[in-house]
Amino acid sequence: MTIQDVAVLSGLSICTVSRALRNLPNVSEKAQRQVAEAASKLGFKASAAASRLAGGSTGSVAIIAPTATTWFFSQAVEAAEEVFGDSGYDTMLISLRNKKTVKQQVFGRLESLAQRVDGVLLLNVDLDPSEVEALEASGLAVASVGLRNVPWDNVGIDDEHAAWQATSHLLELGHRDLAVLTNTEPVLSDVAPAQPAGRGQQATTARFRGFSRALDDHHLTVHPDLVVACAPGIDDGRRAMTELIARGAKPTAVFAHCDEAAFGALMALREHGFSVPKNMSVIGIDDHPMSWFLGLSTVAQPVADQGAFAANLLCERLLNTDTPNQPATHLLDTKLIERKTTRHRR
Amino acid sequence: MTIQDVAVLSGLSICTVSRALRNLPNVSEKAQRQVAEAASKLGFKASAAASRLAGGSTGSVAIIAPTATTWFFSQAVEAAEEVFGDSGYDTMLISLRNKKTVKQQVFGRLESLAQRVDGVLLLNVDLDPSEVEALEASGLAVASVGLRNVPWDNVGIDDEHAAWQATSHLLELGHRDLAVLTNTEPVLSDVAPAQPAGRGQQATTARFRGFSRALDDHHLTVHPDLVVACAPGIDDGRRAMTELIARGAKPTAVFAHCDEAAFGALMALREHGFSVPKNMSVIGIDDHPMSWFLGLSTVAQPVADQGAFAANLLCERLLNTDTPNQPATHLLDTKLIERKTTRHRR
DNA sequence: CTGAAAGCGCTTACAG
DNA sequence: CTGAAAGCGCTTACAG
Repeated sequence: MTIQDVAVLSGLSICTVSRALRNLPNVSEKAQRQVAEAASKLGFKASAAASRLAGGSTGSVAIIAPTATTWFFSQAVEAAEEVFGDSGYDTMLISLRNKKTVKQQVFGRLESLAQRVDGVLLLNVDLDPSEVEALEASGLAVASVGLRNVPWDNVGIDDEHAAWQATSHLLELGHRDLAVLTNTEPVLSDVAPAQPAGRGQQATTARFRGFSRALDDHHLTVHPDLVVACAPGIDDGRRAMTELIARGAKPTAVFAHCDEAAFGALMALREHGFSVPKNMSVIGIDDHPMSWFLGLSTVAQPVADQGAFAANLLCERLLNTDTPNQPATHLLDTKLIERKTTRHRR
Repeated sequence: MTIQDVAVLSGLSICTVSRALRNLPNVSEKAQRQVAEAASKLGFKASAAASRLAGGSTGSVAIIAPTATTWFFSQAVEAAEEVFGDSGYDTMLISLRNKKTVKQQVFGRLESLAQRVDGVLLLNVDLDPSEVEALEASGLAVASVGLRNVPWDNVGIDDEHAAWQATSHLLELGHRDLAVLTNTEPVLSDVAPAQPAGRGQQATTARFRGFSRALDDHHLTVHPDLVVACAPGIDDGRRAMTELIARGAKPTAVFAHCDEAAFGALMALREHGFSVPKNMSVIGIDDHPMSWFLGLSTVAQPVADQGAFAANLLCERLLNTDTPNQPATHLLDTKLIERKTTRHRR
């Protein structure tokens, strides 16, 4: 069954049918009605392939994420996929598998991608300037989660504030010697890097800044011995905490830049005879589902909401490709959740 | 860039190029080489829309999963996506979001799906007979993970054996009073259900059978008071274990049908003053990444491998759509992993 | 407001 | 083994 069948049934040309079906202007109400009736009677749905080939839209969008396996990304992906599905778009999944080569491949062939999807949703994908440019040139509609200073709509959290909330909580409990498990490539000064930083670094910087600002609010300063770099993930959290202990550092509380790092820290502390929260308080950021289970105090960020919000923004863009957009960043609220790993300093 | 560009560069007609690109017969080696060279030089990739419209393939496949958010699925999805990507297919993600309505929508419009993808990879999607039939009729290539008795290639684990391994481990440690957290809709007899069961039930049945067979090997029988239904997930594991304790049941060990249920059980036990493994042993199935962290003994199943294997099977089908297939089920090995939650009975 | 015509980039018979 | 031609089902200028 083709558009021709609808044309015959409605007594109009396929051209008018095509217009009516897409709610384009210049179709009389009567024609509109006839077409709608005929189409629904036939259960007609335009061939995505033909539409696409003739210059219309592909009806699909791509989600690009550094990996699809972590809690954060799977959560955001599912939420976005739901929004896209409800808006009639198919969603194509592209996982960069944490590999630079894969990323280069994808961004090196953006025209090819643009041929297969109408838009792209970027989830925490570190972009260098040339990639931003390529994306702009591709003609693809773009929206993102967790980026900064990008020329399209973006959704995220206020990383600095989240870190500030976590740290302030520790300080309010009377802790004064705070250790921090900061993301790799720790930033010990506020001096702007020479090169514009990718998002990962920006979040790292922001979270560290939040930590340091909270200390500052209490007239305290960051002690270098209590700062340790730590990749996201349990393994490295454990390693980092172990290193901190080996240094002979004596904090009474530790702020981990993400929950998984905090899990690892918890493990290391247990292995070295510390009792949490009795003689060590621990807090993270995320509210990973396991955090509830482990009683980890943390600052929650709405992951699914970020994905859904950004997806909606992208859909809006897709509907109004002609009207120019004033790109904006939307920051969603984070929230302190006190559980069992933080306690008053004795 | 179109096939025309490749034709010009290689000095051949678009028709020959088209054939060469798809590795069809009747292309000289020389032509084959020239085309391959020109195509890679240009980074050419055929327009999915045009291919599709002209009667060829869409160049994409769909992964359908009950949800995309759990560890199991995100792991399998990423592994499959990698295989598809390497084989030149785009992967479309369809999450059923654990909703029947979404499932009905997807399976009710299979022709529409068939218009947009060449094949489908099913991940633990419970299918009723009419859906299996619809899939067969759609002309889509199909492969699956975790199904049974389906007319296409399938990859999974031997659920009965996995449960047997876990239970036998407990028995070898001297435990005699074993509780089981079996998946919902517990099966207390081996009588075959009147209706052909969906996959979920089949795995449930198989795991319960493995549990019961292990007991049988030791001349023990299942005690109804020690059987409790438990949905996958931490929350329900906790609820189920709490219920077991409330019953006054006195097992010395518990086998949970999956690791997340075991996590919940661990939590409930802790809340009720039990000490694991001192006065209670716990084991699960999966080897969830958190299991290592929590020291949970378990039976590991290779999740990414299952996804990748099934994806490869699907790609093979896609390459040989004309040759009939002898559908087979491939069972991957599971492995007992002893950690800290299981110990000799005192 | 409506329709005839060209064309999107491929694949598929059909000749050669 | 190779190529010219038709056609897949739509959309997009362009007339009317």
